[in-house]
Amino acid sequence: MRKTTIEEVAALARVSIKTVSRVINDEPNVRDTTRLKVRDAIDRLGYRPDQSARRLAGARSYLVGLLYDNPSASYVIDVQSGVLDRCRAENYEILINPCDYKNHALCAEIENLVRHARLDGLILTPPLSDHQELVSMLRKQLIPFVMVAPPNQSDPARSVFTNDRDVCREMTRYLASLGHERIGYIIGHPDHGAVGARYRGYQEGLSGAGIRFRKGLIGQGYNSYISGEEAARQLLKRKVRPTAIFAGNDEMAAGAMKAAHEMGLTIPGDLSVAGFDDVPLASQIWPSLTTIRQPIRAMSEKAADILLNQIRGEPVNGLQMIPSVMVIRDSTGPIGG
Amino acid sequence: MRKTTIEEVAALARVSIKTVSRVINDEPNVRDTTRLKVRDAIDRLGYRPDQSARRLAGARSYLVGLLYDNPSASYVIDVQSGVLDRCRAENYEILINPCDYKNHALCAEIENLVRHARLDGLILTPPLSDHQELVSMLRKQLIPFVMVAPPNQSDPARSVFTNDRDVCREMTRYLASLGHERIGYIIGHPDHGAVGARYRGYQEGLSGAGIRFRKGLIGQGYNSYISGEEAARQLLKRKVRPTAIFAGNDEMAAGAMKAAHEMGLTIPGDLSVAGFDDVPLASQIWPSLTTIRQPIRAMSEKAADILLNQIRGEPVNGLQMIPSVMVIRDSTGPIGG
DNA sequence: CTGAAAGCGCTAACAA
DNA sequence: TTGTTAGCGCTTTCAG
Repeated sequence: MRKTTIEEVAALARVSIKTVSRVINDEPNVRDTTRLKVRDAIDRLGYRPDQSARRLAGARSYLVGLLYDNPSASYVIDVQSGVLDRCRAENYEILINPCDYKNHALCAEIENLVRHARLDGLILTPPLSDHQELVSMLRKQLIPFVMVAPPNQSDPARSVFTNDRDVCREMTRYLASLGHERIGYIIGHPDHGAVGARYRGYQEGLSGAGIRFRKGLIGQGYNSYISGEEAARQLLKRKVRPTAIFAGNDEMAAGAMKAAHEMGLTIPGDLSVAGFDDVPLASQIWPSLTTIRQPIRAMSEKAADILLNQIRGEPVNGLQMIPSVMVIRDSTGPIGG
Repeated sequence: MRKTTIEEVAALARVSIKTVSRVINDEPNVRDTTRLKVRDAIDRLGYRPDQSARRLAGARSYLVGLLYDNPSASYVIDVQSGVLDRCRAENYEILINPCDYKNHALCAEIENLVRHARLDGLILTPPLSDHQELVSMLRKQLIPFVMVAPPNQSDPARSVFTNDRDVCREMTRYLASLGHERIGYIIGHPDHGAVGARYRGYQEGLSGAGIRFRKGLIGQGYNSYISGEEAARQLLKRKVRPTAIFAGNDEMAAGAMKAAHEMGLTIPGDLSVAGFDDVPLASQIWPSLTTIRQPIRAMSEKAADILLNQIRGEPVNGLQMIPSVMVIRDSTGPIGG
């Protein structure tokens, strides 16, 4: 059973192939009745245009690149499935492209990739959304792109955000409402843009609750389990140790829990712990982790939508913000257990 | 800067485009000196053939489909990056295709996908490697494919295995060597082919250690955290409870740890727990999980190699087995703590 | 509003 | 061993 071609559709609809092409591409200048006739023929034949042929002939490639360099598998999978969904629905394919954001030749490689694979656009996920050199190269080259969770709101038309700061403020106030006054915080990897916003949210949450910010309750992590463990161990060794620790992501929170366990502290009796992201780990650890659910899937779907609009030259929606929400589980509780 | 085409290469090398084509495709009947001349021109121009054009013109599409329906993000990412690596190296692209293995129309969809996207071949990961209907369809349609970790060795030329059974036997004997005699086992999802082999390995390990198999120490799980928790709770409620639990994967092992914690049992003091896979969770949980590291990445690279060979009609290597290895961590210890 | 003709960059079949 | 020619299935001119 051979694939049906545009010619067969044209023959069935009794029009030229060019008219079929117009219908496929939603071009103007086709009478409605003709359009319907062609659509009907397309349906009856189960016709779908050959991607390679349109790529070869046309200016567009119907190909979008997805760039990532994120150690969290669940993050990547969530982004990927969101983007896949939206792109497939619009007959675009995606080219998965793992990167090394520290690679000095990254920009050149991406430029090359775009030219060579004739990509119509690019989706950047953290920490690539934070890669200034890359971003300005894309801007200069007029390559369409969208950033998931970029570090600032300087380019809202090409960004999808979540409310990192607000929700971190909320989490901090929640911990305060449980009676905690010494609430530690573990900062994530400085190369990740959301890190700053989350940290600021924590600080605002403290002051909102009338708690004085103490430098000594802040640890520097790098988004990894081990970095969270080490940072937490430092914090917990202090004479007056924190009674709660809020970590910038779930892996670090899990590391903090390990440190607490090893120091003989019970959770949440002696120490409350909260994270950010709600990765699967958060609910598979014991006690289960209070955290913040980041709507990665929805954010990446929105990112794909924005990109496709941009590619088609359609008006791009304004600032896109999809809120994260708190998920209270068992790792947090009132002070003193 | 336009892309260089085969014509420019031909001009520079002073041969016809057909000769360039021959060199690109490693076809025979090109004199060595000519081949070198062409290669040189290709290098100097930085030429790379346009995929769309070769797809359109040729019989092959240089496109391979990756099929998965696995809830474990880290599994999927590992497979994907292995396959990507090998395929990119050979100038093949991959088409990521999440599936629903319970979908009754799956076979038709895949058949359609292969025809429509003109896929050269398919890589099946569990539980799709276990999908008999799908597998026989592919065989009938003569569609090249490879299975990662299929349920049996009936088609070794199209399979990549690991030593599930052997290593589970080893793990069981290890637990026995710590003094455990009541070693429980939580079986994974029956739709996953490796499940049987792992269970058999456990049984053999018992008998190898001179321990009688007891039906009462076996729980049925479904690969999920929650199913492991529930199965473990049943086992631990027995009058004579197991002193060790070996679960068919890490998620279930984590669930078992939760059940133990909630029943006030310490790990490994009161209960040793072991898993399988060595997903990130295994080292991010407390106490860290003794488990078996499955070489997913290597297996999928091998799978890609086999598939590409098959597509090119090159001889396909025999049975491919890449061993999993035990990773002893803190969740197992001598009986009685 | 519609169509005819000319490619896109490559491979396949055949000729030389 | 090499080259010539004709497409692959579509989009892009440009004419009607």
